[in-house]
Amino acid sequence: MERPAKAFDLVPLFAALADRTRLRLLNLMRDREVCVCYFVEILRQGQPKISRHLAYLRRAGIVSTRREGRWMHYRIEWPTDAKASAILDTTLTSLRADRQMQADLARLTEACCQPQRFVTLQGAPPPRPLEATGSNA
Amino acid sequence: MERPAKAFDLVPLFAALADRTRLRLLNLMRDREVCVCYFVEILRQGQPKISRHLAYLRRAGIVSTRREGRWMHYRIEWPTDAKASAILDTTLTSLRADRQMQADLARLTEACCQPQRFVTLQGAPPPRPLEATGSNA
DNA sequence: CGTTCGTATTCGTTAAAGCGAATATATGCG
DNA sequence: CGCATATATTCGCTTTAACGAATACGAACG
Repeated sequence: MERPAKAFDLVPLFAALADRTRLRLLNLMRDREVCVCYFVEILRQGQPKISRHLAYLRRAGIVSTRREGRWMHYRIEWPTDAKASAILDTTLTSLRADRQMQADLARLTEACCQPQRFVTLQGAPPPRPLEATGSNA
Repeated sequence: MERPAKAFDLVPLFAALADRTRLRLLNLMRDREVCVCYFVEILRQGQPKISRHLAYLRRAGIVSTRREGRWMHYRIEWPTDAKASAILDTTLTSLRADRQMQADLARLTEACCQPQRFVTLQGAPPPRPLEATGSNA
């Protein structure tokens, strides 16, 4: 059996996943890059709270960011470790069966198609689908 | 796509896994039922601490217990949810690459073969291999 | 530069986690 | 039953997480 010299530390990943709000955020990012204002609108939670949870995900290294003027986009950063990546993938797959997660995604889809129906999304850059390359979900 | 009515809550599982000591405990239980005194001896940590972490694993529902007189044995209880089970399985597989986890297992193997070399294991019931049925690791 | 907008961080608070030390509880034995 | 052994839980403390409210910071614009 192969025994690499360095093992990937799964604890920070698990700590990041051990919160429902953060799972909801990841669910929304499964195949899109999403702007913070969309997270706030879709999850219907305060901006500071969303930002804080995104910060935890950043700390765990499983999301990355792209600034576009005033807007900050987030997308999943798949761990380079295969096992960690598999765990994250399985997690997102599991979330498909969750009612609230489904509702969140439906709401996100609606917001993408008709942002005019959401006051806070006027003028905001809509979520951008991730390119097939490197996408796990 | 199938949409079951009830989703499995992964958060408690992740919370349980988000601690290194608990990962070390699960690593020792991957294919055996292990007595608390063996955990204490192998991990070389205080008994109250080991008990407390085992209590967290019990609370998460991923270990079950069997009392044998003064001795209490613990073994992994694989989640009935396939995704949760896969995550736990992947986790244990990942731990195989960890040096400390390897050392722990080696020490456990030694303790099983020569308990007389460990003061606290005299008279204690050795770990019992799990039967092939239902074993994931 | 002042103002506005979007977002990150701080503040004050509460709850939970984690620790070592101490103690309570359960089991066995003479 | 008293004592010994194994284990679970409590205690007191510190640290971390999570929250709502408030504030700081970054980008854009005239």
